Amino acid sequence: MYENSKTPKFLMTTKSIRIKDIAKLAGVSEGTVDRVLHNRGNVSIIALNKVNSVLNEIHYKPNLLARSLGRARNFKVSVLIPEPKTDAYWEEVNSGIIQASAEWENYGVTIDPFYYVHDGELSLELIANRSLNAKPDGMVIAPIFYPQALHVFSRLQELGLPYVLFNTNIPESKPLSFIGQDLFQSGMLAGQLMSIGNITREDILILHIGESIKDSVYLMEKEKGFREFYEKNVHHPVSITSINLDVNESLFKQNLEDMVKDKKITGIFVSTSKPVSTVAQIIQENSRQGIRLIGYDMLPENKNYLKNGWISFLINQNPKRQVIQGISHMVNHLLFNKHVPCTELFPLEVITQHNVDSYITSGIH
Amino acid sequence: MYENSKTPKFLMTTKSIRIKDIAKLAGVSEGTVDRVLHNRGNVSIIALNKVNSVLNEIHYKPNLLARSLGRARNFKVSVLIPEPKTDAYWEEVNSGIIQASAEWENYGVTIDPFYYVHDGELSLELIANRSLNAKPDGMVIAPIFYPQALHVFSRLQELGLPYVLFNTNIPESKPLSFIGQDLFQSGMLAGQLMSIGNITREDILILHIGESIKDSVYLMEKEKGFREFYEKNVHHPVSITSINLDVNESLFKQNLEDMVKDKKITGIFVSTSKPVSTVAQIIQENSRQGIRLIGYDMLPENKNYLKNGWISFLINQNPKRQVIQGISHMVNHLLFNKHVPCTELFPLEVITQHNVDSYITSGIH
DNA sequence: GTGGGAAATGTGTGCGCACACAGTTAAATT
DNA sequence: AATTTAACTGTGTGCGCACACATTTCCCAC
Repeated sequence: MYENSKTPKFLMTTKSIRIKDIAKLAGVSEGTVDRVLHNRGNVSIIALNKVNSVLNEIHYKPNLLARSLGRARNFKVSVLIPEPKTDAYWEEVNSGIIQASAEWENYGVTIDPFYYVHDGELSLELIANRSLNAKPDGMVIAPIFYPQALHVFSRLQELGLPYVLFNTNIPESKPLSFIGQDLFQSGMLAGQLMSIGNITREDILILHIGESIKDSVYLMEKEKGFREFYEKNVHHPVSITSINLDVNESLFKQNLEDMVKDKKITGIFVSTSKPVSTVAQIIQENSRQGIRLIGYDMLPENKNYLKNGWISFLINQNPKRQVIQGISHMVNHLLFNKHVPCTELFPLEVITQHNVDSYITSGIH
Repeated sequence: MYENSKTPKFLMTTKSIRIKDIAKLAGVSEGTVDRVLHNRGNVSIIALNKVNSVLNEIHYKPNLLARSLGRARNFKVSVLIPEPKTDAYWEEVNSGIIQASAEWENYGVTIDPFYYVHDGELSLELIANRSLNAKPDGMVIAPIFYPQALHVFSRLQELGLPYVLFNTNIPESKPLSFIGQDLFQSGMLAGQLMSIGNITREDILILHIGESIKDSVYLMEKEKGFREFYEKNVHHPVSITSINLDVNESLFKQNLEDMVKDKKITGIFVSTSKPVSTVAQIIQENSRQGIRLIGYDMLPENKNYLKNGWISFLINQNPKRQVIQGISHMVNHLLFNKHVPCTELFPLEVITQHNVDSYITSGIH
């Protein structure tokens, strides 16, 4: 059936059906098989039926290495994130971008990062426009400010450009894929961790701390989850008070300290990452060991207070892994036409004093 | 300097230096560059110096896709694990093997699983010999029974065959790499989780449950960590009692029930995965809500008791990810001569009622 | 100086796929 | 009927690397 001079290599791995084999079985050329596989047109009904009937009998799985090597075309992906210089959280995301870049390099994919801030020349909208000038084939975005993000999505929709969101989901958007955490559930988890071993009255603060906090609607989901946990699961008396704090206000630290000093407070849940260490510092300065502090992410400063016991738990959002996965979904869509999940929710990782080092030193995070 | 007819493709991605470019810069043929890169010999000192001086100036990074496609040789990796049919933990590992198989297929790597039990014809030694008949280029092993494993390592050492260990480290072994958890630290973590919110006397059992438990020396590390935590961090009175239980003994369940019924017991730490649900069942049947139960791994039955609150925490050893990573290290060593870490310790993942689903549904675990 | 063998070097082919272009055939237009 | 055009098919080349084999050069023995 085949040439006798040598056992063809594909017979050594019985699974590896090639385009050449399909062409022979269908009685057409390799070019025709390629045209069918990629819907390139210019294929007669007769040839199309021949090839399809072979494809229906045989599990053909393209060699993705060869496909990438043979492809004439390169792809560009733009990644839009908040400015990493001022926030260790986004710095972590940036290192994920660099890692993904190296990973996809040999596949002919270029990944370009763009950084935005809340307002002005470096706002999300202007940065998005600038990134479009580079003619990307797709975009990966962490949209943390709600109203600005909407304009960007409209534009991308008009252009028919695929985009992936991570970190923050915007319900009105139509991304190829969203990668993040179930925020409501992370609030439930925080509630559970707060309540462990507590059998008498609790007085708890939920602090939403940041800049332009009113645009950050996703924080309310965490609070809802937290309150839901207590409502459903806890029978002793509980008082939960939520407060918005703007880091740019002159009295920010003073207000924070007044709250920490309140002798009634048994727990504080901070819904973001960066300010957790500020809260922990004030707790430490005021020797408030009785306060159980829960926040998000293993930023360097958070980690230190965790190891010293001033922070009880951090819920890891794994931002680095999120952007790596987001880029991976976009690339798999562009290069291989792979189906990617509409939504991918990450594990809610509980970080505490005696497991934090295992996360820091681990190679898979 | 180069042909004028078309911009050569490599100039479009300025980082992609090829063997062809090195050959031109060094004034030798591509075959000679290949011989230098791979230390094949038959290269004169003059040519060697020419190539090396170019390599010292230029960051050459081989295209690993092209390398795999061009390589005539295929590799085989054998994976040795305990029989998965009787333990959901190893069943999870097996699904990791299948996933890794698909992942490395296009790179010309075949991955063969072999299953062993404690004694007899399917013992680790006999299975290891059988796997050697298939002439693997490397092995990935989960060695859970200490004495048998030593014989296998000696044999592999004689043969000069590289091997990777996962799940259990054996100090006398010389693996290419070990992937697992810091067992002592996982015991510390269990201790921390057990103590949260407890301010009065605790009476805690540490249960080592399994078959041939005396060969499973690694369980003692977990106990040591647990005890260390309590000694260093807890000031109220604590009694910790450790007990070995053999699942094959006729009085196993009766003994277990007697312990659970003891009204003093406030917590139970189970050092393995499978029996945690048995303990939880007995706790439930005896309505012992006051007992905080901590064990390992999100096996299906453990997960159910966790969601119902009868298990408080599970520490995830992530066995599936371990074997995937172990295979990845072996393959990277064999195919690309990459340096792989001597030891890779995984994060100590805390699984509890309100984050277990996020792990189950997540795509990255 | 000549011949033979070993070392060294260069060249061609293959891996599986993508895709441009040459060649063929049928249909449409003049 | 002759010519042109569009649809269709097959073939050749390239991607970057591995590596077998052909060719050249060098060295040593006679």
